Amino acid sequence: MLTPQELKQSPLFENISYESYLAMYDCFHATTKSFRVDEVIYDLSAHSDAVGIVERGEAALIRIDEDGVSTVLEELTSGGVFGRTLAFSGSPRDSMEVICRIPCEVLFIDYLHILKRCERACTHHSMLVQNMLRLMSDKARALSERVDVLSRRTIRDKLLCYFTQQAGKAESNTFTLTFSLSTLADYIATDRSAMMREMKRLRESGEISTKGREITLR
Amino acid sequence: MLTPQELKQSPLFENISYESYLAMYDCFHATTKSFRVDEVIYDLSAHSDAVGIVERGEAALIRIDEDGVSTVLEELTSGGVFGRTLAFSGSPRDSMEVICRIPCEVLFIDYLHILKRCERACTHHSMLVQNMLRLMSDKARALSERVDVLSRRTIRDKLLCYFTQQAGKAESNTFTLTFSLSTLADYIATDRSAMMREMKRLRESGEISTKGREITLR
DNA sequence: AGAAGCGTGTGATATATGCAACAGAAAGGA
DNA sequence: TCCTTTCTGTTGCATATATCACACGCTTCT
Repeated sequence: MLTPQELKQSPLFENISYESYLAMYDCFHATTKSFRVDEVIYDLSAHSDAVGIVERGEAALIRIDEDGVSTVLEELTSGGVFGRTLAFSGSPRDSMEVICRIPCEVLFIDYLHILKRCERACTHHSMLVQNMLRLMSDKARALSERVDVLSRRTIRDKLLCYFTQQAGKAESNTFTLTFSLSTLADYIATDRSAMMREMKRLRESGEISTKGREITLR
Repeated sequence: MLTPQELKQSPLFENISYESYLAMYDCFHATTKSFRVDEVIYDLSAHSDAVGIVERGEAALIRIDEDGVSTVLEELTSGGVFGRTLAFSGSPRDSMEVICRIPCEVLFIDYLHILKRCERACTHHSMLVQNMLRLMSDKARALSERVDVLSRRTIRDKLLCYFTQQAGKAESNTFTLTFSLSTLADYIATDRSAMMREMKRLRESGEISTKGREITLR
């Protein structure tokens, strides 16, 4: 449960009064939970139709296949949305989990209730749907970004694509990675050492320069 | 402009009366256009903030990089949503376009108008936002699916992942590809001949059997 | 201080993948 | 019908990538 102050920071309940929030909290069977680093926030293989929204902190959607290879499928920051009904597992043999990266506050709601027409038509329901739409649009954009990177055919192109995206966000040719290089290799779905070699080549050919996790595009 | 009959088929205007539809058509600066096969429906590099929704037919979002390599970023069927604000280009050098695959009817609207609070608060605006949310959820799920496939490390795993997804949708171990093998290679972002070789190996090891575009998982 | 764990960096080698080229099958147009 | 185009299937070869192995710095814990 959020305090009136915290409510103002909430991506989902933006522009909604505290009274309405309390009413809707019931209406949507909402619950809020806190998580510590490395805790499992959500297990996609469990039979839950709830949808989670990251209110504070950071999390990541991870897939672990039968060989134990883990892959980052999504990075979730404030406003990040996840849930079984929003994902899709290729193979039922691999497990998918949302893991806490930075201590989290997560809101769980009954998403189907939002998608269905609300009989009671609570005044602020539509505002919430609108907020949810914004979050889903952001999610779709983030996923498009990811597809853009992953659909490049070589490690070199993947890296350049990712770096260009980050430079665009930072509005500068210099930016700092938010995660480790090992995780980056995971993100672009390649072998870490192969990626390191490719980064060395990019450095040697003068296309980038690096200082730890700080990268400059030329 | 849709006829009352067509309106009932519309993914975006579901559950909205014809009168409201006419009013909202104005309100959102909507336009409808028809396209023939291979026509360019939308150029992502153009400075338009309009968002398109496929009402009928099929289209595909294509990226063409500086070397002329084209990649399918998204398959768009009825209810498919696209737009510059929903995509993200890694490199400003490559062009992105939505191309007509099967003769299309496409609705263009002012998306920002939907995301912003509506001052006039037309009665049916909220219904439309809700429909839009459903479309965006579907888009997010389709993109997640794609990321799931693309994040696999080998062609073999990509194929198996994709086939498993399709088998899941068909609710059968046997299913038929909706597009050509060449396009499939494009979809999983690998070389066509390398993919063919891998399919041969999968056949030889008995993991799949194929008859043209009909595939059976074992 | 030492040990353990993680992230970073590099290299040797086997393998997977991309590329170019070709040819028959199938589909569509004149 | 023939002709053209696209899709399918296959191969040899160059290259990119994965795998394994090791070394170093850094942090954390005892």
